[in-house]
Amino acid sequence: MSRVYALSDGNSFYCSCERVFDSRLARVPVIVLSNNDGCAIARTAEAKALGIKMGDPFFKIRQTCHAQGIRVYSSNYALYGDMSARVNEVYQRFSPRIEIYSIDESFLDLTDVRSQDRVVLARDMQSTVQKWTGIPTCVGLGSTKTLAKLANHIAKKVPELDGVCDLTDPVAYDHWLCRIAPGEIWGVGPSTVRKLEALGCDSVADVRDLDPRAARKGMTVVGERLVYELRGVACLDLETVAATRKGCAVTRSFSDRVEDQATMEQAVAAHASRLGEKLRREALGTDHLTVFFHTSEHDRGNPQRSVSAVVTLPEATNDTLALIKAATTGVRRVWRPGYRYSKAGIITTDLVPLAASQRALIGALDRERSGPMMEAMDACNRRWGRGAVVPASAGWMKARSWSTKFEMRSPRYTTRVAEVPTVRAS
DNA sequence: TCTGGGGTCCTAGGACCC
DNA sequence: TCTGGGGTCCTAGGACCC
Repeated sequence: MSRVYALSDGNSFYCSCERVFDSRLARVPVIVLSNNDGCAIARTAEAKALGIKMGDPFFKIRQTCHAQGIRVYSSNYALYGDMSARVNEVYQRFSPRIEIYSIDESFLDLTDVRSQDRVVLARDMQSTVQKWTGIPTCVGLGSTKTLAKLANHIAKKVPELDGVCDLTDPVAYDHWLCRIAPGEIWGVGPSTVRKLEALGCDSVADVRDLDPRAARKGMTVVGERLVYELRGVACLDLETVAATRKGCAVTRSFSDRVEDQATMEQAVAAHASRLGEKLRREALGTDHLTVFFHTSEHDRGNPQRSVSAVVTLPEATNDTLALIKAATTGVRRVWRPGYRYSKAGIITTDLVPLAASQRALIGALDRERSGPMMEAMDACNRRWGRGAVVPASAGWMKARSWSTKFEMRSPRYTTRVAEVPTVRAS
């Protein structure tokens, strides 16, 4: 039996989260910046209309923002993550089968909803999310995930649809597929667009009508799946249980360039500390990690350098102290002075569930002590905020000349008691 | 002239996503 | 002065094996 999927996503999600807690932001242009206040990563319709593009570096648009009265915010991930969870709680009431695809997008299985009720349900969901969380959404319906995603794109682009597009309706399906460019298909990037153009595809309908074998030949199995998905033959299942992650990375650009080894070690130690937190939250561990750092391509005229070091740990672990030790070892191994480093990070792959990891013959004693200590540290940081308790090797918070900039961050309205909004009635 | 023929595993790199 | 930070999947090709 053929299935029906909905893809619901929050409009300009990060900006909408900011608007929920500040009514003055309604109907004015708002943008949210990436880490380090680097580029624009979320824009309201008003900001888009003023020409702000996705990924625009902030230093280039600062003047425009000021002149046009665009409200600018640093990323507030604590807020967005919490709002995302609230939105998903609402979705749960509309379908028992949900895949949380990203912070602002979820797939819902609506196969059991009668065809004449689907759009009604989608609109009900839209208005319920709006009412209960304050977040505006768009919903796309389709018989495969790729079609639901495409429908969602159409729902966003065509104002007359009022935020809901149903491609399970044969009339709409025929109407829209020949009016949308191939580049809008989920999984089709610039490189694939060029290949599709060479095959004579000007629209999504052309892609759908390709010979699947030809699609496979030019674009691997990914291209073949695309053709089938567009025809309504599902190749991608709903992933209702989040897969165990395979890798984990903590990487950051510095707010100021780093030129001395001690600072680099401190920065990398802080990344290692953060990595430990992330791994412990999912009971995963690693027995090797890659440390890297490099200069900036934008520093023209300065010597460039990009290095990495793989450090092996005696056994799989998520202990912050062990990770810091390994990370600093990596820095020492490849450090060379005389460069203006702009970014550093730690990457792990091949994560293992820690309970299943082999127990090393030595070090068991340390591990028995470190477990409770890490738990205590995590508990303190949950309660008093990240960085409340850090290993001395991760450095003083004050001295972090390398740390990330968030100069325009809004309060963590929903996750910090001290920052909960106050309402006055008079 | 002809120079075996499969397998598996691993890694690097490309492409794409949000 | 100032240009994000995560992820996933796929393939080709080398190393190695019998």
